[in-house]
Amino acid sequence: MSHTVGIRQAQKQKTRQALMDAALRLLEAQSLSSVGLREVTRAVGVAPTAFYRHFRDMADLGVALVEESLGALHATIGEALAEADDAARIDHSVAVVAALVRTSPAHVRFLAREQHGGVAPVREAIGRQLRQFGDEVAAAFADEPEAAGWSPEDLRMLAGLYVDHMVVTASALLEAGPDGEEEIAGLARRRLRLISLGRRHWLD
Amino acid sequence: MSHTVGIRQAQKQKTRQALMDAALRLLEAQSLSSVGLREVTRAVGVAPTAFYRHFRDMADLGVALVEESLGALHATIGEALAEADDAARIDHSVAVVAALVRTSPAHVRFLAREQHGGVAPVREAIGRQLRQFGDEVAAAFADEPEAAGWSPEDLRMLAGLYVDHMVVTASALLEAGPDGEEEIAGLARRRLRLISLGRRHWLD
DNA sequence: AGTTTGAGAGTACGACTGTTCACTGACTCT
DNA sequence: AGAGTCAGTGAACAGTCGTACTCTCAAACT
Repeated sequence: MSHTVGIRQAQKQKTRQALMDAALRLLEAQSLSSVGLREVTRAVGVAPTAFYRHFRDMADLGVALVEESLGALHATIGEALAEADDAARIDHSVAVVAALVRTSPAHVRFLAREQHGGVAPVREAIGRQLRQFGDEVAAAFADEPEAAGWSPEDLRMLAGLYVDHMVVTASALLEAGPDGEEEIAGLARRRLRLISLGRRHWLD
Repeated sequence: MSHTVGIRQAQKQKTRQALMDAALRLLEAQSLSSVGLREVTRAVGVAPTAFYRHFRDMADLGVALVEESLGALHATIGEALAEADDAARIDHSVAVVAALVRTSPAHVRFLAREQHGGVAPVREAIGRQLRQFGDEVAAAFADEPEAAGWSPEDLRMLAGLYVDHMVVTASALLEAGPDGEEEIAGLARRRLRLISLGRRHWLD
């Protein structure tokens, strides 16, 4: 039954991706709620009505963009968190974020912009993903010897602090551009080190 | 020469404020780049062309909203930072932010939404204000005995961490609504305490 | 081979947008 | 008292927008 991918389905996937790519490019200068369906199809070179074959509306496309942007990141973050000592984990985490901003700045800009943007379903999709990141970080922390004596709530508090800080760092890297990357990354590492210091003395 | 306020100018100020208020209300459900000039004037009950007597375009109105939202906050924050011991300062700061969110949630929502929004002048206006808050916090820290041995860069790093955390807290309070206020506030206090702990051991 | 399916094209619709221009008429200054 | 200013009006402009239709024709099925 393993029928070939299907020329038909492959073509459909291709234009669907083209719509998402075009939207992402338009979203560098505007926010989702002001990008029109027609604008996107025009950029792709497709009739406006073709849009409906792939997405219900622009909000639907936005949610798909969220999955594309953050879906693949869980594994990468997991790697960074598996790092043995604290210093290495900080360096690795910041490097992951910096690499993400470097290789796909448009995705990061989209996320920063729509995290509190005007389109509720997209906002919720991003919030869900970030909360999941928080849970993963908390789980990673819980497996460490330093976590002994910590309440689950405090672990979640710490994990949230890490995640929020990473989001702030990502958008700061974006604003600074490639030239300012090392400065922002250095700042982020110092902040994480300070937080890590606070963690070590939490139970005093 | 102290001529009366001027019925004329007073009336103008009044409709200008009405435009800003109407825009703010519309901005609870959309983002600035998708709110139209006509939409705002319609909400006020004024001809579309009257808008131009007060603002060049919606971006201009947005910048005015930023000043209105954050301009008056500097004094209030200064008070909180003048608090003697660390615990009191944390409590006071969080209380200030919580009060801001409680009394003018629409302003806070606007700021959170447009901080990374699609309208450049507004984004820059917010960034400028937040950077100024960072400078003020850093200056307050520098006056304390605990700041001995700290480099100016590290002080600014710490101040930025405080400010960024406050912004995150404000938008979390907004999302949670009045019922979740105490939970979020408690979380924010614990995070600030952890950061404060890191600060104390920074020079080890 | 013949039938069905479905991605995309094309047209048309009413509603809405920002901006222009000439205008009115109440307030302000001399 | 008379002239000037200027906040707000109202009509008209050329666009854009989302969506509802019908239609085509190549791929996928039987």
